[in-house]
Amino acid sequence: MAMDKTYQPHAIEQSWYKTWEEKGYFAPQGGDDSYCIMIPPPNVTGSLHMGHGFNNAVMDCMIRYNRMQGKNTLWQPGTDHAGIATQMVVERQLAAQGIDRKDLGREKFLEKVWEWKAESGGNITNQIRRLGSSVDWSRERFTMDEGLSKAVEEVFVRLYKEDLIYRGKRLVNWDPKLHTAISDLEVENKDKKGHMWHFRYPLADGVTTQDGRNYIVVATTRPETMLGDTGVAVNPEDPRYKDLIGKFIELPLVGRRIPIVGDEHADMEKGTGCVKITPAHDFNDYEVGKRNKLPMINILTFNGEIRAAAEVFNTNGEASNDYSTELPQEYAGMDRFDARKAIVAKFDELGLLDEVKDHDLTVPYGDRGGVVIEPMLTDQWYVRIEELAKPAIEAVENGSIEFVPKSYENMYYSWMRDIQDWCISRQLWWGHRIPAWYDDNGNVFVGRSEAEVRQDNNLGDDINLRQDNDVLDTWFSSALWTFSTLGWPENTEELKTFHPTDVLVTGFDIIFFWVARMIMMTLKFTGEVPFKKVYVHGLVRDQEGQKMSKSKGNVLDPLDIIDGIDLESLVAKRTSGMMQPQMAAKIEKQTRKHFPDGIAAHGTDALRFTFLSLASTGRDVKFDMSRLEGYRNFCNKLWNATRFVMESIGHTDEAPLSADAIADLNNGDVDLSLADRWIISRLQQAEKEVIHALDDFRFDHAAQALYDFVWNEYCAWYLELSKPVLWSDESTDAQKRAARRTLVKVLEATLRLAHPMMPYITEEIWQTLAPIADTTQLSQNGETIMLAQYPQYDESKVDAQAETDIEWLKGVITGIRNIRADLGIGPGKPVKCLFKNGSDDDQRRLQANTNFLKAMAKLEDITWLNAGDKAPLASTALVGKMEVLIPMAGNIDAAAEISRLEKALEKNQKELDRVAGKLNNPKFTDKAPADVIEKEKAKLAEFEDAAAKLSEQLEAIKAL
RNA sequence: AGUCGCGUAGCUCAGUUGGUUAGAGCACCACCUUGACAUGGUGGGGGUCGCUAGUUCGAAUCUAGUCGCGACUACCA
Repeated sequence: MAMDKTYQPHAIEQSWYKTWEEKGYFAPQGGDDSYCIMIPPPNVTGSLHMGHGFNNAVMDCMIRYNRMQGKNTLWQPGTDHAGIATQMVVERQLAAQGIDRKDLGREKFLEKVWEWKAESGGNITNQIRRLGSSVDWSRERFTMDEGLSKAVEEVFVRLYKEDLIYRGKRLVNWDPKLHTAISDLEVENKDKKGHMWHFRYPLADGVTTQDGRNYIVVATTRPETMLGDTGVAVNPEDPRYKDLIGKFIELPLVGRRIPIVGDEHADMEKGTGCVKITPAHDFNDYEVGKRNKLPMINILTFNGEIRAAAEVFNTNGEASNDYSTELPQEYAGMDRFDARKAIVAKFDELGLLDEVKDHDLTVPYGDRGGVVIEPMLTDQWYVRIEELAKPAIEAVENGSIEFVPKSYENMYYSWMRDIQDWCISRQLWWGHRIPAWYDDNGNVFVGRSEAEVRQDNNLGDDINLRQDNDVLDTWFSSALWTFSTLGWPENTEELKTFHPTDVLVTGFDIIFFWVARMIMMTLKFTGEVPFKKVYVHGLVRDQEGQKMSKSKGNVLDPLDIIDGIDLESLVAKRTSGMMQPQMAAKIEKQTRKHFPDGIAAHGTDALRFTFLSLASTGRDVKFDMSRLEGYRNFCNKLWNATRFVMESIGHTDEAPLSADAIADLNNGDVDLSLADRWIISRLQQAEKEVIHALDDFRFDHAAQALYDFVWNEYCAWYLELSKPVLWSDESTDAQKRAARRTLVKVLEATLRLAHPMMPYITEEIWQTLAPIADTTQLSQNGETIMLAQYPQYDESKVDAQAETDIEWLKGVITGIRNIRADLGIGPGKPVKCLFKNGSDDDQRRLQANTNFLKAMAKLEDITWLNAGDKAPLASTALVGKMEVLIPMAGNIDAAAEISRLEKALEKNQKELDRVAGKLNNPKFTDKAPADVIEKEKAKLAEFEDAAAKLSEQLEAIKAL
């Protein structure tokens, strides 16, 4: 291993990944306990964003951690076909060549989609590799694979046979741009400013209202739908209008005669109290229509344009002659929003526009197409969900599935307990085609294949059958992900071994879309939960807290953070292929502001460590470039610590340590120093903390504990403390060997501890270090850190004495450094030092650490003062009760020392007052537990002692 | 409107069952190129823990209210 002065991630990452993959380290390795995570399948034709990066960092950390603990570990990758999104992309590509999907035909179009999948599919898998994710590529799955498609058919057929899937003409959320129904989850409600139009509807047959008007006024936010009105509702209790129930309206523009009905939906307090009813274009009206047996009139095409002729249905959704299909021709073919303007104008012209008010309203948009959703009367397939939801709720209630953090369980319950039937058909071509066939009479047959359908229903070849044109919602197949990918409906070995899986790692935004549906489907078909735990993480946001999205132009490709990207390329990347090209200028400006110098290369480990350190329980993960930089530096720190260790044991690439030298290092006599015992003890603590944090899904704590240990203990103190031993001629061989062995062994264990979080750098270093540390036996073959044993906390190596002694040492050194800084004595200048008022313990510590102290505080001389010994005039630091004195020989600034002492005294006094106040309060001394009172008393004594010593010192100097 | 979450240093975030002198990283200031690392070292400044009440001997932590932000659900004639 050639060791550059700084860590160069790009030099090692890809080759290590290749090695791991080729050697098959990612595949399950056997063992009694299994551990399995299924990757949330990303869109096969998409590309990974920061959210995926985060997600992968967490999953890989858990997988590597469990693998190193010897579990039979499977992390299974895969992608989904993302019906709407993928079809849209391919349609747009074709449109660019002037080709329309419909001209191409279904078969040809699907060929194009498969081609595109083949072309872009490698993108995601490449990204996953670059993130270092140790997924088992041999088991990669795709939702449209043959096996999974079989599972989808099987599930559909079984649900249908149990009457849990049905087909019906109902009002659905229709996307007029994408020409498909979508589920209510795919609807995004946005607040908009709009208007409320008040229309006069003339009463028929000469009827008048109580106050003598020959019309009533209805209010609407969607005037164009009036063409489909089949009634007006008033509240049956409403004194103003109840007499009108049963009377009729002469619908303007259309001349349709429609009834006034009484329905509690009409709120006397709201609007005018009269509500126009358009059952075919409004979810509430649909219900009102059903209750009052009003016909349904569809006036819109699937494009959202006004039809030339309406479609009239009775209340059961059957075609009917209740009304004429005639519509005013002037609106035919007009877009719904243009028609709105035209119709309002017409009402105005006719003197029927009563009033227009500004109105805030929530408008439904399709989350993919981005256009306003239209409630539309269509035939669709539904899953009857209530029966499936019940056991799924219980599984969480009884703890079979646990959400982490727990608070997400409430979110889950609130949705599950008020769940609506799931519209699963989509008017697309790309997806799992619905396994239903129709004969010429419109009878429907469901089965695994046409042949099966014919056989089961005794349908001869003379009977014409055609398959349903629609496909299933992508989430329908995703819902089967955990078990369909393991071979279900066969009862495979994999299924037996790895199902239920252990953890699902996902963002809260798809709890309803995916998590809940997986739980329902998996319980139904396997009788098992899909996973035991759901780790829910926040959404990755940009530095301004905005959700990252292509349309906002603030997305980041994790690879650009790993490899770096220059500003121009980043701008180009963000502004290309946009749905709304007019945003480009804004995005460019924003990008130039946030990344004036582009993005530097940071390496995978730094990126992963950043994600993990941000993985707390919050709902947002604001990605912070400066933290990323900090963790890149952390990698460099680890790298350079290794350089120091290598140098100190005399190992280089050119002249590696000989086998004899290694044997000597590991087996020769050692005389452990206090520092050696201390760092070994601290390592145990670090291991304990990291393991505890990982078991608890607190990746931020795990990262913090590791960072702290490596930087603030191993590097900042232990490495420094090893230098005097290694560099002194007075050290014995056993002492030097002890330091070297400790340097090596602690670093080696730290690498294993860190590996799940930062796989590359740890592997790179471990390869060289493990043979030297003679710890290859901790790995089954010594070939890779990936399969080495995860460190275990060893209580017997905890050394409390060493820990307190080193704390003392650090206190003395810090005290002296403080004096140096405050008095302007440069760190290079040797000083004398005296110890006053020390206890036996202090003396023992001093004797044991003279070398350390002299080296680290740059002391030329140390003197121990016994009681009664005369101390020179000096600057003082307190370590417990002991005073550390740096004599103020000659030119030292007395004023500086006075101000230093006064400041210290003031600070001390504040604390002293606070504690004294507490102890003087009888309420506290009466009620607080004894140990708390003892603690406070001890503090008080300490502060008082310090006050006395500081004032004494102050007086002495002032007396000069 | 309802439910939930959040509000701690300039920024990004920790803070375990109420008892620490409220922490970390980054940024900032001063000093230092000493034989792992300037992607470094040493020292330092910076917080009345959104606000107000309350419970308690004691509240960043518990309760109620309030303000602000966000998410979700519902309604919107």
